[in-house]
Amino acid sequence: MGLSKTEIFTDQQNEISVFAKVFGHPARVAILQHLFKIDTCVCGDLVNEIGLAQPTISQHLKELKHLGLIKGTIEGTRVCYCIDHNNWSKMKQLLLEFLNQDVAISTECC
Amino acid sequence: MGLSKTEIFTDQQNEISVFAKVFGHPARVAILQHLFKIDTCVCGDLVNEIGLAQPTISQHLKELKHLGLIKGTIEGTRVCYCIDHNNWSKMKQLLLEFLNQDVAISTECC
DNA sequence: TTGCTTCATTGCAATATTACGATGAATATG
DNA sequence: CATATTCATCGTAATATTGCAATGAAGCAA
Repeated sequence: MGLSKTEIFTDQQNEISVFAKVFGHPARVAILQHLFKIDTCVCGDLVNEIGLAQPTISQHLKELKHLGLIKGTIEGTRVCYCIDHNNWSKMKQLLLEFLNQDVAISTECC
Repeated sequence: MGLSKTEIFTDQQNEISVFAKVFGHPARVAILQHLFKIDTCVCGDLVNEIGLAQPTISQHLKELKHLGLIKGTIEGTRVCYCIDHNNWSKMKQLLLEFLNQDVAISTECC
């Protein structure tokens, strides 16, 4: 039905999947990488940087902002976006725990 | 149009998003966590463990297998699944690089 | 005020994802 | 052989995602 049955999973599992899903599109990966690379706010030139139409970029930014990974500040007619370092760290902690599950593994079977 | 424009992004960005997307569903997160927790092959009881119908589980397993994160071995009428540690490590390296972008950041702006 | 720039929102079309019943393939058991 | 078990695949319905043209809102400049 196109609808995930989130109620049968743990909060942690749902949280991991929500963050992972936002990284599940190359445009959002590219936006975040650009924000980190510039190492400061990005004011306006994201549409030229990524090769998608302005409404599309705006929509991706909205999703990133909704999860708290970036924050936008209005500056005249422009909006400046940058990474929310605090929330990025929290998300990173959650995903690192998931990705590092394999360190506890002892046996090999297959 | 529901179709990602992968051609305008780098191979690395597309790869990151492909792996992230597979973690973008709590059922697949739960399956992987269970495989790690059991620390050996899982033969058959995944449908009982996760609360979804058998065809649905089968479909999620197929996606995980397609990306190489798990491997399945036929054992009689059962199929035993386990983590592909080698590919998991490669995937982890790719995502860690992405998640750890923030360590290089010096300035704060917003 | 008029026009320009920048970004958000709306509306829509195309495609993808999720979930499951029904069915099929393969093996084991009696 | 007949039956049961286990898992994959097919088909389908419901919902989500992606992308963009059109439009709206807000500030700036002349």
